[in-house]
Amino acid sequence: MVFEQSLERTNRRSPADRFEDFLRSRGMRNTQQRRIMLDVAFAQTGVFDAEQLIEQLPGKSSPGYVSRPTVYRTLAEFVDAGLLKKFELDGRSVYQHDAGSEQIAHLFCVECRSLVEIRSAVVMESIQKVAQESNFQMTGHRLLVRGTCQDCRQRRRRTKRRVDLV
Amino acid sequence: MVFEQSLERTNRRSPADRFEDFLRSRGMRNTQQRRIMLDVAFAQTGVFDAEQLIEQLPGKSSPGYVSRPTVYRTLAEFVDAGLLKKFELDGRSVYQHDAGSEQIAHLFCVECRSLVEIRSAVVMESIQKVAQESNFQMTGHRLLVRGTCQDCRQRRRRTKRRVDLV
DNA sequence: TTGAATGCAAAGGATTTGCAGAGGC
DNA sequence: GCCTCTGCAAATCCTTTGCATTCAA
Repeated sequence: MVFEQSLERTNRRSPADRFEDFLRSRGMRNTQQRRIMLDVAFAQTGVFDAEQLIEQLPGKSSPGYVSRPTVYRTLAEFVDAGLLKKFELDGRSVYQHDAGSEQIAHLFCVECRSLVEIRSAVVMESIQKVAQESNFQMTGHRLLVRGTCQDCRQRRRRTKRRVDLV
Repeated sequence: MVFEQSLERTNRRSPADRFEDFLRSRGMRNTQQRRIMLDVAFAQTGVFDAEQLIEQLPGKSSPGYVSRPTVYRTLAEFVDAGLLKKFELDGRSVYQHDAGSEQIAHLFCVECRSLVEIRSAVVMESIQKVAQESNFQMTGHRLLVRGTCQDCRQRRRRTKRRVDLV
């Protein structure tokens, strides 16, 4: 329930509005690059990294080009502004829209490398309980479940069958 | 219970014995560097990274010197052999002794950067349940709880008091 | 106008690779 | 002696930084 509360709290206003507030409050400027980055970052549906964003941004000699350092700098700003949350996967930094919670839980399929967010009150609560038992003041957590997703298991089954027939 | 089972299964024989088997089974050689690495890696108590190991290994001009590439190569072999498990923390790779379980859960203190392993049947079970509900075939998981440990909270309290008196 | 933001080039840190020589078996 | 392993150097990958220029306010 703590989770849903914070979800509502932060999602009332659009990312663009929230980012403008953030910029103003810090005396930072609303540049073309930041606006372009915001559009592309919030067109993402799931988890993404800097490289994926760059691929979707205008090329080096196109009008809306954003350089690599600026991409990284701006992603950090989005995180500071509470628009994105950042975490590590496979040794690189990945991002996803911040729904207002420090809780991050994913199912990671080792075959198709898909990453699906999960939200389970039971898991959250059990984690909070363990932290409490260790006298640990928890500010957030990150859970990554590795395995094989349903699609890949089914695909594998199909493939096997096909192979068996040959 | 799955957890305790696998713990017993793999801990019967010493790391050295298990690694020798691993090497033999692959036609690999039991070199001085591998033996030295094994000693140092298994003298570690908690989580460690390549750099920490290198600091504890003989220096560049000493007898038992192991080069950086060999350290990384050998760590990967330990992981393959099931002696160590590897995961990411703070953007770099860290290792710990593999107790035979794919389950990894830690409390990470953001102040003193300590990492304490936790083992909670309740958490494990709730995670397994969520995976099942998503039709996800789980092979392992990694849970990182961020926050402040008891020591750091107490230290902070003490520090504050002191400051207040001044 | 003026200081913040950008792009460039280059640095940085962690890890990996190609290759010639060293060393298990 | 053969073939694996090692150390060296250099490359790679991702990310950050210094600095001159550009541009938002």
